[in-house]
Amino acid sequence: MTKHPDPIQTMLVAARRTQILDAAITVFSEKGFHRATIKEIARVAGIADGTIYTYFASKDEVLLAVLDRLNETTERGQQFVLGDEQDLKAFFRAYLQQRMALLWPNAEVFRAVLPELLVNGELRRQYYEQVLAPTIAVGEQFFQAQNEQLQITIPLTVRAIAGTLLGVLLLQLLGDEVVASQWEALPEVLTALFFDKVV
Amino acid sequence: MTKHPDPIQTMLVAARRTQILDAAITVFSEKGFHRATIKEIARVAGIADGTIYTYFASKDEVLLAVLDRLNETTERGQQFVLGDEQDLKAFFRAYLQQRMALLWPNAEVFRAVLPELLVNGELRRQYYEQVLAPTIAVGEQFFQAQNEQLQITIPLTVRAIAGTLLGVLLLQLLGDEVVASQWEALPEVLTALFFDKVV
Amino acid sequence: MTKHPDPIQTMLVAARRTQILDAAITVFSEKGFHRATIKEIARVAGIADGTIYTYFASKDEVLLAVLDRLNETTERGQQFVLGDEQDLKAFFRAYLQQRMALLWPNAEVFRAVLPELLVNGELRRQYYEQVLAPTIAVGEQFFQAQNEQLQITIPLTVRAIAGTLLGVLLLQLLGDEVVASQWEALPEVLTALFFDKVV
Amino acid sequence: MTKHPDPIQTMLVAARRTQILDAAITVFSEKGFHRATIKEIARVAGIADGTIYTYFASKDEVLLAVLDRLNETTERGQQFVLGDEQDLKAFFRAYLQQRMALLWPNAEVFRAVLPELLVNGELRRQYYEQVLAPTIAVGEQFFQAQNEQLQITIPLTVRAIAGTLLGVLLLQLLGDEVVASQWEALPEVLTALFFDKVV
DNA sequence: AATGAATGAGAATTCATTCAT
DNA sequence: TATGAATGAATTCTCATTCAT
Repeated sequence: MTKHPDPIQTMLVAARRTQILDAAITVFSEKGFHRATIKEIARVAGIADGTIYTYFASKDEVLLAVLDRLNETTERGQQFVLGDEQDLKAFFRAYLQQRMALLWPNAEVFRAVLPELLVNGELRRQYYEQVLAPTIAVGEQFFQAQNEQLQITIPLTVRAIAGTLLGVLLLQLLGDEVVASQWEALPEVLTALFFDKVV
Repeated sequence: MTKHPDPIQTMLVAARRTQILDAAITVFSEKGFHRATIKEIARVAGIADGTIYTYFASKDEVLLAVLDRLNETTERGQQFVLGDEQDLKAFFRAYLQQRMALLWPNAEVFRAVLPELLVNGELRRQYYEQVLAPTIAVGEQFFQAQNEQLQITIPLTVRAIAGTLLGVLLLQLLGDEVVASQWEALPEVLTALFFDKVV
Repeated sequence: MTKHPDPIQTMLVAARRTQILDAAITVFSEKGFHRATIKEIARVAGIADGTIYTYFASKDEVLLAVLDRLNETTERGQQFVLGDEQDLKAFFRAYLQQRMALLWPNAEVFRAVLPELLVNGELRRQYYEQVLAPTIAVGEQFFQAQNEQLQITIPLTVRAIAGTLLGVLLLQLLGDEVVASQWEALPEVLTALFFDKVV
Repeated sequence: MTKHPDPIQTMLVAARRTQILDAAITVFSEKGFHRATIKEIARVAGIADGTIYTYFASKDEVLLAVLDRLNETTERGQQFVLGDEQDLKAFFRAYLQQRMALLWPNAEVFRAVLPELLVNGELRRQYYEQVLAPTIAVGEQFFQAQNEQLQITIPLTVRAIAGTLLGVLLLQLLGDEVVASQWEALPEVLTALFFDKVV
């Protein structure tokens, strides 16, 4: 009858949820949301089918929780602090490095949710508002501070850059091995691409 | 008993296939491949469920045919010919304009197949080899002709640019309205981003 | 508007029915009644699906017509006439020879209808009355004429002999190669089995 | 998490399988394999459709399990031991009695599988090898021991006798009421038929 | 009469979810 | 809480039958 939040209980619940979400991400990214079955997620998590329903109301809720994890990671990444980089180029490179380092370990989570994201309006709205919009806003503020003139193109420019990050991740997910093998060189290349002349 | 290809017959078959594929793209983009049912595709196409199986062996084959349509469109786009643009920048802008004009009407087709692409290895391989790899190869040749020095970064640079195209398309699919409303301005913005200094 | 039976017309119809039934027997015995499709029967017959329905009201009717053919063949066989065999044993051998020679070419027809016969009451009744009962009746009359004493066992004895014929056919259909390869020796062996002492 | 075979669990599983197989045999014999639906088997078994798939991978597997049951019964019958019958005729009568007593309760199982047996190569091979071939082999050994001279006809003679058993069963399945009502008299009649002179 | 595309009822199978133990 | 057997709605696919040409 105790309604007081028992700290040990809370931790156990969190641990179980993590265990289930890890399994879900694995299975979702291998098979996609629909081909993934509760049975297999349970198997990978080492628990019984029914147990998942003690922690999540439905399969959809599991997906939402995976998305939440992606959001949380991104939010943590949002707290980007400028080091003592001297110039804009150096700053940009550092920013890219951090963002892409964040993207890499989340690639499979991304693969797990993207399909549903593209197709499920509610999920898409949630992802856009919680992950993309803030990222883009940060970028817009940044450019606005730097550049007072070309304000009209700033929104598109920021989206182009954000798009590039999404795009190279997508290329990797689609099987491009150059991107996969040289992921760490990308910040440098992108910085050069954006800040130096192409030719 | 005639086995000779009857031209009228061939056209009727092509028309029916088109009718079914149009419906499939609509439903796939709205609901995703798995939530889309043959019943609904048939309803949208205005035919009976079973009729789809006269033209496609399975639901998977319908998806493959949708992907093929994407491929064909891309191939047509591959036959890009330089006008009399004076400099590289102008050429690049023209190239982007053409590519993005191609991407726009295919956005929904892309939304329809991308989810499965991420998750279905065979489909992914086919898409990568037939669509992405040629596009990237064209870009690499182009840069190689222009620039003999920075060869090591060329592959990544080309992928960054290709990724940017994919990325902005993805942003639009994820609900970004700035990209959607200013799609036509993107070639100019991207050209500026890549060829002029950012700031 | 002519209702007069046109003899040429009648022959054409009969020829088409034969063509279809031949195809049906082939496909039924290969795949069984249910796995056989009208499409395949039509293909084997070299006509279009729909055409079958000009000659038969339904797939069931095709099966009934196959059964009819079996019946007709049997009836023809019923008109067994005693040659000038001297003794009972010789007569019996001759009878078996004739019956089994009849059974052999009909084995596939038998394979085609037996499954449905076992399971479809109406079909079974029809087959029993038109084929089995007369055959058994002939046997009973024969034995009655020979043997006045053991009347009680005659019905069972006749059925045992009829059963033996059915049974060896079934063995062959079930893949027994000895029966298949020595089919023609069976009348002799059976006569010996029934008329001589086993050991 | 225990993978040790839990005896209670094992029994429950066996009971459910039996329950499903009993229902399957009933429905198969009534309607034949193809007209029988999983829905109806489930209804007869008093469970939900889906439950069948917890115990059998497919409808085909259900049929195979029915066949297995037939095999097991037959194998048990194979362990025929001679009592103290004095002569061959008495032995043969006892053998027939035992075989036919075995056949009778399995008649419906036989009706359930025979149609598919005739038409499904793999099933047929399995049945022939596991049921018929051993039975025939036993018979051949038996005759060989008795009779050294007429070896050439032994294989056919044994098949004729085996065929007689199959054949009278088939007659019964095809609706013959004399065989059905006097089943128990058959061993005596057959023994007389084979060991005494017909007339 | 012949054709074969179109139809849609019906079947096997899957799997999220429930619930008795 | 954990379990996993049971459930049955939903889905893909098949195919006998129809009918416009």
